[in-house]
Amino acid sequence: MEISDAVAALAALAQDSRLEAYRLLVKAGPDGMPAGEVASALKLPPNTLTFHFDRLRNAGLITVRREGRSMIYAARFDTMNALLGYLTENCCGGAPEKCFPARKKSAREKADV
Amino acid sequence: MEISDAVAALAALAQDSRLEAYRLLVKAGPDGMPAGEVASALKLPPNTLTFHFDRLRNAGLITVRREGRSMIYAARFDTMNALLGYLTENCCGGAPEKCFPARKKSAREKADV
DNA sequence: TCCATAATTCAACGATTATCGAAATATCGA
DNA sequence: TCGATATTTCGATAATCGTTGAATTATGGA
Repeated sequence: MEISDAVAALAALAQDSRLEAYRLLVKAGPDGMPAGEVASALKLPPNTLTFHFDRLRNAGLITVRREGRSMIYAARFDTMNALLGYLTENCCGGAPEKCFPARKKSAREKADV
Repeated sequence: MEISDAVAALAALAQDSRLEAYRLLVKAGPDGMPAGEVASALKLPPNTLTFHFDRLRNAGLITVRREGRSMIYAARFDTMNALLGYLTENCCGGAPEKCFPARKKSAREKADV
């Protein structure tokens, strides 16, 4: 993943409604869920949601397919993977130990920081 | 890490100059490096860089200290850690296997996608 | 064919962002 | 104290962003 792709993905996720929408799609799994369901779950007007989906899609984070009258959106796990890979590699500058061991302590994070 | 903190961190990293500045600080390690060095490395005017550093700092991703005439900026690894934790937890919806095993194949990622 | 449903496109808007020049502040050394 | 260096603050500007109402497109069923 190039820096420009990383910036695009980060920007796509860097907004409340979009991050929530993305999380919903992740929960929904590979089969995804219809736009309307996301809209009602997040209480967003459909056109606003379309705008956000467009951004996620341009960043390669989700896909769409039509199914009858519904548009089914689904998370692209490979892209999130690549983003995580980019961040860990570039966050740790050749020393992944700096970032990763700490990842295991998620339960007691607050206590340590 | 709360969703609002995640959005703040993502937004702070979602910009070319800032992501590059952050990567430089990561490379520099815990001792950090002076603003001027970052400015000349990225060819950014000092006031522009201050603007970007402010955003990274507000998101908790970097720290500053004065050392003589210089301001030394340093990456906060704990925050990047928390962000990675948030993304992996919320990207995988209770099934981290979906995201993590793939992380090991970084060399042949392009071939698979 | 006509209607209802699902979603997108379009145009407009206020808010935020990134950038820059100019001026101000802080520190050091002479 | 004065001048040079390092950085920040301030004000302005163009560009992008998030949101909305209204109109449009696509599909399925009666």
